[in-house]
Amino acid sequence: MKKVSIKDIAEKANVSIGTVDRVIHNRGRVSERTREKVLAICREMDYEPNVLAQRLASDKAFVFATFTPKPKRDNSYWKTPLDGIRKAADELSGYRVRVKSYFYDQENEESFRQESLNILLEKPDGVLIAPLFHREARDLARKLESYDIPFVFIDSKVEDTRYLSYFGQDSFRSGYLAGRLIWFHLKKKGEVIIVNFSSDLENHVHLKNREKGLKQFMENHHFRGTLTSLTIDPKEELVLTHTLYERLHHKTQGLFVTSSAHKVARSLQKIGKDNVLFVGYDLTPDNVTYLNKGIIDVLLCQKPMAQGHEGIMALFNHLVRKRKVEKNHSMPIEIVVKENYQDYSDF
Amino acid sequence: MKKVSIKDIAEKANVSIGTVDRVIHNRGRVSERTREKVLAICREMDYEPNVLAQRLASDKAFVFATFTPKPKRDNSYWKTPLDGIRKAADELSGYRVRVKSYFYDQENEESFRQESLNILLEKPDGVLIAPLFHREARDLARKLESYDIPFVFIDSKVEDTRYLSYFGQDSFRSGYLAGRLIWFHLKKKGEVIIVNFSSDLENHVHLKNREKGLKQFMENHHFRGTLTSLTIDPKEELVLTHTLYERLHHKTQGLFVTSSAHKVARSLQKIGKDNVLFVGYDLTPDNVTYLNKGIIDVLLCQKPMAQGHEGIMALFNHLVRKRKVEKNHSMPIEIVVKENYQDYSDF
DNA sequence: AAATTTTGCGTGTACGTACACGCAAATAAA
DNA sequence: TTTATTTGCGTGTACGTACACGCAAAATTT
Repeated sequence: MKKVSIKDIAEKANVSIGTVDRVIHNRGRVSERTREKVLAICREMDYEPNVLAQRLASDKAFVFATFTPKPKRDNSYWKTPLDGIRKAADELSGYRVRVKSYFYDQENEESFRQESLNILLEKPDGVLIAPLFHREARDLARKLESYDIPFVFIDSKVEDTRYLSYFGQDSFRSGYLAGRLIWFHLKKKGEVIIVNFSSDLENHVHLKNREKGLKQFMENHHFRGTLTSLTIDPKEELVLTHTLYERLHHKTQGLFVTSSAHKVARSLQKIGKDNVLFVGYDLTPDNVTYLNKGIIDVLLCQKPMAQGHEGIMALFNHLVRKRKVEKNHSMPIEIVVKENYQDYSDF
Repeated sequence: MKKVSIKDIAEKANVSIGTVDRVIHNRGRVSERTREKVLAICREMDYEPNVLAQRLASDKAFVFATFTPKPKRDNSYWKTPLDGIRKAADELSGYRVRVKSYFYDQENEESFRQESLNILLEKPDGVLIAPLFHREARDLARKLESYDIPFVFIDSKVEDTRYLSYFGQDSFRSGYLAGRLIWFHLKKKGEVIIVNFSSDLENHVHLKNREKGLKQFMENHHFRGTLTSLTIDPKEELVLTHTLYERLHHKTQGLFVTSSAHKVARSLQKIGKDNVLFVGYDLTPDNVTYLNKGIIDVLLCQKPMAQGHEGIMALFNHLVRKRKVEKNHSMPIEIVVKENYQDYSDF
């Protein structure tokens, strides 16, 4: 049951381990005849390199860069992927893998460009990117492609780039799922209100798709009530309260908020909530506060921590273990209610 | 940023690496003076052994045994933890860790005893146990304790044993959570039916606790309708259909089935389901069938795959990496509906 | 005091791989 | 043909650790 080593291969092929090594690494200086023979024996004996010995022998240390929004106090969503990244970094520290984190301001595209340069300067072996600014991210991707540095996306992906792997959400599907949850609560008719908290909905593809998902569900299930969609500027919270006050009435049974649920929850608290199923997104502390208060009923999220963790692991598997990695991973959509949010708060 | 090795320690302490090695492994043959000095320097330089080199140098291969019910066609729940176990085994294969799986028949306590002997014969370095039979599992645990072989429990734990770690469910909490979901659908009054599918409820602690959890929720939320609890022998499916037919009426809005949801679903399909929120447990293929048909609305599960995976990892972290492992882990309760079950089917 | 044991330490080899070096034979250039 | 270059291969050392062995000095026994 022992694993075969290059030594075993060498013996069987009647060559030295050096030769085997050269064959495996394609470093030339081997006759075609020997090459074939060694490769055949490798396959036959089902040789798999010992990653431990590889990493030990190689003096090369791998450096992975991560590029995500800087987590702020008022928006700590981005802390979670970072936790996953750190966990992976810890697991891999024994393999001489170092993870270096770079940040940008998610409201400042210039900061993305600036910091991109620093990443390129570092010449890392692989990069993990949360590409909130798709245009700028595409530029970075192009550079990385030209340097032959593999990169993975988390959260969302920039099409038309040669990314190694993607771990993120499926916005449409999560909206569709939200439909199911609201459906649990809906009487035959009733009303559902969608709130998009955004100044520029067209640019926030995620939000748009979440809404589309919900609408699709309602259509597929022949919803006979009314479906109202509001789009509100994030800066105008007063407007929000006012609008909600106007629109909300006793027939309203579902509230679907595609982002910043806590802000809507705050307004809703003032108005008073009754018999409305409130579905929002992401386990931020702010949101959790209102989940606990019973204003928000459900939060959906797609394993932000795992996105960070798996993203780093994908780089590791590709670069160090030389394994194939799947390209697209839509993360499981998690349904979080007051009674199980603790499960996700630290894991 | 390079890591310190015993060589660095040796140099700084003016001794040979052999001496450092002896100090670290407490193999004696070192003067107290030198010992202290070396230890001080280890702490000072923050020495951490290189696990790769350790595993490479040591000829010892670790063997972990797993002991779970044999997955059958009609109950493949136990395939999932096995998948997690296999995944962990793959990840650790580079570390010379071998995982050997033993099985018992979950309806035959004798098979548990029998196979226990085989495990003890193997003298593994660590054991992972899914202790469906608590009494027999306790016997095994006692033996392992006397041999100083660490063991972890998954799914449920046997109190009063010195287990290394536990990864499992919190039945009460999941029942409580089920209450929340049913609550989404409930009109002020209405009726909720609990079905326990068991011949011996007292012995199935999980099921009992799930029911308790639901009842607690309803009590805490001042439920004013009726709460009916049925306990049905698994063998008597005809009785089941009949009983359901009798009990179910238009006021029934919630159905909570603590195990084998698919059997209840089958009966319910005959009767016809209308306006009832059906909550069951576990993502078995049978259950998923009825989830897709819309008979079952929600399935709860607690990451059975992760339980296997993390269980093995706990053994690894304890025995190989010599890290501290947390003792009790209640796994996140996952809420699975038709729209996200695929996320969990292969992951 | 001599012989024996114990203590305290260094040395050497192994694990499986990477990679630099070196050397003979084959080939090419003079 | 002689010399230079390339090809094809083996050898040796390093990575960081574990562990067996060996040897001098100290401690103990005779």
